Amino acid sequence: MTASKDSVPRQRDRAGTAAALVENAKALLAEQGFQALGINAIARRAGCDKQLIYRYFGGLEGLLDALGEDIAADVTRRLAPLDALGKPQSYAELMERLALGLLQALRDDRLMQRVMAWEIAEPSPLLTRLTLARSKALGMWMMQTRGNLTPPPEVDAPACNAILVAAVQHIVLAGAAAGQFSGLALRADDDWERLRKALKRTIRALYGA
Amino acid sequence: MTASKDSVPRQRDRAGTAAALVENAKALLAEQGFQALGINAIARRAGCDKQLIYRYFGGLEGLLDALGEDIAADVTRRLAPLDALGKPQSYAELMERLALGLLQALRDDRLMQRVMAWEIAEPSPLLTRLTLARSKALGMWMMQTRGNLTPPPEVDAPACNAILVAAVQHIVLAGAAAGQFSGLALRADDDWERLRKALKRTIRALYGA
DNA sequence: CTACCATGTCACTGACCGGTGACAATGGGT
DNA sequence: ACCCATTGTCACCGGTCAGTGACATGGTAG
Repeated sequence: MTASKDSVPRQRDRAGTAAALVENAKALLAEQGFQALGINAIARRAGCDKQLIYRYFGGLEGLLDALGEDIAADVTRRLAPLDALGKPQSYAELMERLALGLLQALRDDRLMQRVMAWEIAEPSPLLTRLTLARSKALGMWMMQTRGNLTPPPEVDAPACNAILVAAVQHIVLAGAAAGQFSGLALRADDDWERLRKALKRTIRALYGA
Repeated sequence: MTASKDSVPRQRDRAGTAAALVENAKALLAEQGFQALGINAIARRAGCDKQLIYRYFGGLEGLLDALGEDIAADVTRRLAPLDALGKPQSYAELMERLALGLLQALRDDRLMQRVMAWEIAEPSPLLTRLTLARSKALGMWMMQTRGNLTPPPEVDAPACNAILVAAVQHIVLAGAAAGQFSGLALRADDDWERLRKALKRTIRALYGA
């Protein structure tokens, strides 16, 4: 019952080995969570000696830094599909896309779920940096996509958006962990559809049709 | 640099020892999180031998069961202050009380934060049971307090409420972990006040004034 | 060919973990 | 006074962890 390895045997290829270590760390995190992310486990999975982690990354911390950059790059890549729909016509539509897009992207991304769970369970400077990078990427996307759309002046949009994003994140995490949240089943697709509808309604109620 | 102990030396007092074990497990969880909740650590903190955990609870699992009941009792106790304000006059007011009350209660309750982080990071039958108990307690409070207030028929209240509760929970957890969320600082009280306002607005927008 | 350095492997340490069996102390019932 | 179950303590086991020093291997520059 050993996890499958992502990397083929390399030979005297430092860059390749280092990349394999990062790759396997990533996979291990996605599959088993941050608890399993130890020096021994990563080296074992990558099929090389843990000594190399110390040599090439200066220890687990260094490897996690590299992993962090890798993940940060994933975030912006994940946001790209949202632009395929063209420019939104209203602030409400903008937020609707963001919220629903985030919901879908997060649901599909076990790795990101693990990272977010990690951030919550065991804060650390590295993790906090990752969170920062994520919300920054979200902010950038907002700025670019928003154009000159503005929310109604009487609402505190950053705060309201934080509520929306937090709800999406928490529900996805709780759903992945327990298959339900607050009495809502979150297994079949139509459970999620109900949620999407509620999200839309909330956004419309906040920002107008 | 050892954690302070909650319990004084006991002598041949099985019930007292067992209670001290539960109590110290609780404190340990609140202070250091679920990662630190091991047989050795609990026994050390309680000032007795780990063997007693096996004898009295059949192992860590059994102790955690007892801990779970303890925590479940806390939940309903935490909900009580919400009733001090008398009956709400509208469904919106009901949900406003629930959301803001939950926000405050969670912010003040490190233990509950730890439990929720645990649930998300490392799902297990016990933890899922705890979650169930919590949402059940919330539901009971709702039923009792609601009276015959009803949400507007066109909104999916359970789904919308799930969004509200999820947002509250996630923001509290993220705030405790990183001191901010989605670009909002969550340190000083006025940061939180902004959030409360946004929550109120969202609820009013959903359920009417 | 040789010497050297980068790469990779191995064996070991010390610490901590959960778990278990044997033993010591206490106090109540007879 | 004695017995004995209950309560509590201790020492030890096997396993895993992070971390380190020594060693094998292979490519390459001289």
